[in-house]
Amino acid sequence: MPAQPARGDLVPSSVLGLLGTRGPLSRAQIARELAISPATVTQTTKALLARGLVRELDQVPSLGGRPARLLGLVSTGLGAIGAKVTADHVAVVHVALDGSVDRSSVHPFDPDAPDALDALGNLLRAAVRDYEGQLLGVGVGIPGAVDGQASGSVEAPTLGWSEAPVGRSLRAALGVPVLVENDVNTLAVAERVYGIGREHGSYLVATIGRGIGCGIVIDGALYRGAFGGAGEIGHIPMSVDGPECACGSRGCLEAHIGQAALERTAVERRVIGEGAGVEALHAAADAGDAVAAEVLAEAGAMLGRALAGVVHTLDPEVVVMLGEGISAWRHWEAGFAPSFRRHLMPSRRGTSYLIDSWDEDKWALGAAALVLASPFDQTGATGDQGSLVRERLHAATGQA
Amino acid sequence: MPAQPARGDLVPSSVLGLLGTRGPLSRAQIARELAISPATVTQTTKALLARGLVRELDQVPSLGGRPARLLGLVSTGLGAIGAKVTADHVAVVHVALDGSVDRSSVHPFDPDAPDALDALGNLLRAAVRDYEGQLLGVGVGIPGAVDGQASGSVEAPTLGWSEAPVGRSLRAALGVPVLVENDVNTLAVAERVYGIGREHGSYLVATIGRGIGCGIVIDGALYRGAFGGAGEIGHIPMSVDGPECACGSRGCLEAHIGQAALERTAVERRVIGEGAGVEALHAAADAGDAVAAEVLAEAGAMLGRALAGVVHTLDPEVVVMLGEGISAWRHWEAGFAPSFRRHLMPSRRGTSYLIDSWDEDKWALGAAALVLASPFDQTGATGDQGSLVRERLHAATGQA
DNA sequence: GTGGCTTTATTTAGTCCCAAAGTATCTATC
DNA sequence: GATAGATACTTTGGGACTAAATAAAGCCAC
Repeated sequence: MPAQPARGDLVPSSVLGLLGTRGPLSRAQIARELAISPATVTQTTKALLARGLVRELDQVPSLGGRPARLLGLVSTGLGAIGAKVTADHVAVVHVALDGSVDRSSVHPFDPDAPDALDALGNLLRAAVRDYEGQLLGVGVGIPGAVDGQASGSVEAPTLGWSEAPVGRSLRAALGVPVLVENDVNTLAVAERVYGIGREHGSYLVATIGRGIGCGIVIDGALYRGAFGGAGEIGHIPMSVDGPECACGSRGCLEAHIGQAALERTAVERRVIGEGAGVEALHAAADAGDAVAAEVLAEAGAMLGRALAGVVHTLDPEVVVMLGEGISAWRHWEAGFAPSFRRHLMPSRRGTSYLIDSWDEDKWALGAAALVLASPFDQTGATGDQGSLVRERLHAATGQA
Repeated sequence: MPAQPARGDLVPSSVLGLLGTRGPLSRAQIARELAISPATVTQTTKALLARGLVRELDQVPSLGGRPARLLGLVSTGLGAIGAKVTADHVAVVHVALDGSVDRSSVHPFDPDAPDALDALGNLLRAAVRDYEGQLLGVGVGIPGAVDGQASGSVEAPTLGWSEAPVGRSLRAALGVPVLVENDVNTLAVAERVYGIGREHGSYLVATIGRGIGCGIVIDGALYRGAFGGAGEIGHIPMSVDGPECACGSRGCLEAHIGQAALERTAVERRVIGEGAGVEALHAAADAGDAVAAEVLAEAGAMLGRALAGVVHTLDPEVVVMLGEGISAWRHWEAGFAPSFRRHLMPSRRGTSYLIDSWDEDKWALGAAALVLASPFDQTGATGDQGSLVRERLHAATGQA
């Protein structure tokens, strides 16, 4: 009769998950990393060794004491599938435990179609079939609010979805655990497992792209808000009578510096032609167009002002910048850096921000990280689907 | 060898704390309230009954089953002392477990004096002496950032304090557990124990007063931020080149609608005379002065805009308004209500706000609530001082 | 080299809390 | 007034995790 039966046996899963995502570690390292006692690690790893899920590797040169013995996962090939849904396509990747992408694809997608959820299911079924028995689960990133990662019901105006039962539908279609989450939050979770989260417990992940978003991680746990809608910084009001926003409000940050707003401004200032995209704006700025650079710097300045407010509210250790718009960060930064600093109280000016690398797979990779991070979920946010992932981790390891 | 030794025996303390703050409850209610199993409640209460800390009261009319037997705390007279430090005085209250204030006093105080901490200690020592053996601890609310409730080192520009060892100093002077926290956060903790926290797990407490502040409670736990500075919404930038703020930045919310800013605006618009306080402004508005009402309504509108941003960022269940400025809320609300709604995304417009009652003791009462809430602290945020409070709760109960 | 010192891992004894199953005592209904 | 159903509480038997003590195995200094 386990103490936390609903959450499954958490420690063994965390150990497996940790070894999978970080590579071989000593028992002492595991204990420190998971904040559990060395005794528990010994107990747990003993069982895992006996079951053949883990094996003892070489010793490690000692640091003035008994040398550590590294433990490594036995199996190879385990992984998860991540999918990012947008208004016109779905990006799908398969990611190994260590975070490496070993296959990625993009599929056209029409979220407005009446059978959109079925189409999404079919599309993913093909990917799932290829990894039979080696798959921990499927993570899905959605541009919208997800009521609970576990239930996976989605409110996504961008896609025209309201109370869409994404989680339930995909679970039925795929027969594997499915975790659904807001797309920006998936990036925050990915940072938790593979990025800044290894060094910091509390951080923000701000994204620049079609919209402006923010993922909030507090003490290692994703903060979702009461209704799964936390981090909607794109709709922080930045002006009293600003431009109309797609959300129905006015003067939202996103209405000022979202992709559409940037394009509109650039057209007005004759930097790019009518109908040209934000890429043209980036190109012009890169080519030395002063007005183009100015448009981006102004956007950066406003972002800095908005993020200063968020930092005052949340007091994070660090802010990570991400998103497809990050490729033009050089130009944003000219406005961002002074503005961010200037609008922070002096005592908060030490708050650092850093720019993570970006590529097109990152959204889908983040979605996969949802699954790969679920062994560490101590808060129960991943619910029964998280438990299923942990079961699969136990079952699948060691079969190779 | 307890499982959570650093936190002391948590369940017995929570039970005692719950019975103290809520009055008699049945075992089943306790189990539901603390989210622990009925079996554990039986075990725990058995021990507490045996030790004479708790006694069985009358039965309660059944609701279609075996009637519940109420359990009540044996002792009476237990309580905590709360102190609120400001730039010119210290308010001190003694609060019984059930939240009732049974003595309150105000003392002049000069935070700039070189021996300010000693003076504070002396001042509190007198209060502590009167409650020998009946005191769980002392809570102190400070207008500034506290690095850790446990350590109690304070950064408070308003008081001219930097890295002031408030916690350490008072502990030495008083010989009882001392918990130090940002003043707004103490109000949030008080709401947790005696107010909105009984119905909601995640909420914001926004304060209108000398400054503008915000306490954040997430899933029943106070969110302090990485460096204890979360909730500084008074310094959210509301304009690019706004008025200078005391914090050194410009255009902060507080520089627009803090008490000093309101007074300045009111003088400029000739509502009140030079040197008159915000009370005069309130009086004028109450008396029907349209310009005075307008000043307050404009402030309300800006507050609404700022809080809309915070709600987008945090997605709370509800927002509670508090603070000495709340007496004029009628006038603020004229601007606040439409602005708050207007600047929220449609999906967030259901977020409700409510106005709590206010009196002068509330700040100090909040500080006392720090102590009275520490039995429930599951996160370890109250540290060793919290453990000491729990020990005292065990020791002091049942002696009467 | 030999005794400290450090770090790692294991063993032991014990605490905390829980699930499941059983008991108690009431209301509702026929 | 039995029987069913609901709600409250207890008992029992573990499982998970821990602290403390112990063992193991290296480094360092003299």
